[in-house]
Amino acid sequence: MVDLWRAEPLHEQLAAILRTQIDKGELQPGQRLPSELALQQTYDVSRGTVRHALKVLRDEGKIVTYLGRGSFVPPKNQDL
Amino acid sequence: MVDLWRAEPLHEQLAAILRTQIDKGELQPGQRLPSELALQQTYDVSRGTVRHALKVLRDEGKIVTYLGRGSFVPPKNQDL
DNA sequence: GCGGATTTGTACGTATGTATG
DNA sequence: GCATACATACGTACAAATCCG
Repeated sequence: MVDLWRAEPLHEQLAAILRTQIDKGELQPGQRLPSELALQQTYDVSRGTVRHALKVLRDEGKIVTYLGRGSFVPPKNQDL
Repeated sequence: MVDLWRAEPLHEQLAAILRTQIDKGELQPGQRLPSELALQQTYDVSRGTVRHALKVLRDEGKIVTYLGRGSFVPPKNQDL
C-alpha cells in the first residue's frame, strides 16, 4: 500500500508497485491493468495520482493506454 | 482510415471522411449511406462513434436520417 | 398480412482525456 | 494532491421503424 508518510511521492510509490507486478509477471503481457477508478479505490489515492503513476509507466514503455479501453501490458516480443 | 492517435477525435475524422465522399460526389444525392453497422466494421470504431459522426453531418445538413431506413444524401435542389 | 432481417433510437455502464479550481 | 465536470470512446441490450421474402 502507498504510504502518506514516506518521502517518495505517492505516484512514484504506486508506479513502483505496478512496475513490480509487471516485472514479476503478476500482470501478464496483453493483460489489462485495473481501471483508474479501481486503482484509485485500491490504493486510496486520487485519480490524478493514479494517472500520474500510469504516465510514468507509459513513459517507461511498461504499459500502453487506449482511450476508452484501458491500460495494458504490451507483449514483450515484436509480433504486432 | 481513422487513427486512434491523431489529435482529432475519431468521430470528427470519420465525419471528415464521409463529408469528403459527399462533396466529391462519391455519395450521390438521394443515395443511402452505409449502415451504422457497416461503417462500424469498415472503420473499426464503435457504433457510438459512428452515430456521433453522423450527427455531425446531420447538423451540417449533409445527410438526413430516417428510423429503420438509414441515412441519405439529400437532393441539392428543392424538389421535395 | 406475417415473420424475420435490417437499420436507427435510446439507455446504461465503464473507461480514459482534458480542463478547472 | 484532490475533487469535479465534461468530452471522447467502447460495449451491451433492447425498442421502434422499416424492408423483404
